[in-house]
Amino acid sequence: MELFDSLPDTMFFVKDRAGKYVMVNQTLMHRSGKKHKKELLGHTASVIFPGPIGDNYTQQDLQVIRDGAPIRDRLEMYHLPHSRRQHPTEPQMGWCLTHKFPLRDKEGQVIGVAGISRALPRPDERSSLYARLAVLSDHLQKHHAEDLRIPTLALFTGMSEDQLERATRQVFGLTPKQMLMKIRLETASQLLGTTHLTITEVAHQCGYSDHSAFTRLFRNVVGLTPSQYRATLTH
DNA sequence: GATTGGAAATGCGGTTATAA
DNA sequence: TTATAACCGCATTTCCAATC
Repeated sequence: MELFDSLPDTMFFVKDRAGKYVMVNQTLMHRSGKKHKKELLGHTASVIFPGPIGDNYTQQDLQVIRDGAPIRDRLEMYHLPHSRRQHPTEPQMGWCLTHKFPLRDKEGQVIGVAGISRALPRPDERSSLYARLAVLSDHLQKHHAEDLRIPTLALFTGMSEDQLERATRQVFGLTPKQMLMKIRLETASQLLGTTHLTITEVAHQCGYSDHSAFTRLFRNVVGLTPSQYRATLTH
């Protein structure tokens, strides 16, 4: 556990069949706003993170336990209320990649779930690919509202689709599609917090022609519906 | 106006095999 | 080791309807 405690950007946990914490690392303890690990043990994420976000975490845990199938590389946005920030300069929102794996006994029965949630790494600026992909990132920022396709983006960078995917994973830790989704949802969260646009209008400005699809995606990634998210910013 | 859900289509990602 | 191609399963998107 000392090993996991030494990872400042990675939350680690083990939960039992009921989705209750049995092991956590320091980073998770801090992110939950608790001072001692034992304050988390024996509780589900719904209890530790009250509200829809915690419910979403618990639903994920129970899904892994029920289906026995891991969750890999799930891009998620997290939102830190003022009370949970360790330092006033700590950003209010951030991104992480979450992995959850079922734990099994000798008979193969699922007895719990283990997971890590890693803060998205800073782009690798030392990579020789960084300059080309920085242009792509800029392009995505400017044109995220358009109907962008991976083959088009590959042509834009002068790479094959496979080269592009390997390159974005190497430099940004994300697939091209995840990069686009991240930029779109960052724009959406900004619009929800700074404008009075309707959800439909926000969806359109972020490149989603169907507001219902936008709402579902937003809830999957952020853990809140757009209107719930807007409410957290105004309270 | 916002959210949820279903059905169908399709684009994308993961995996594997092969070649350079 | 890296690049490419092919295949398959799944997630995403679109369209539509219902409900609040």
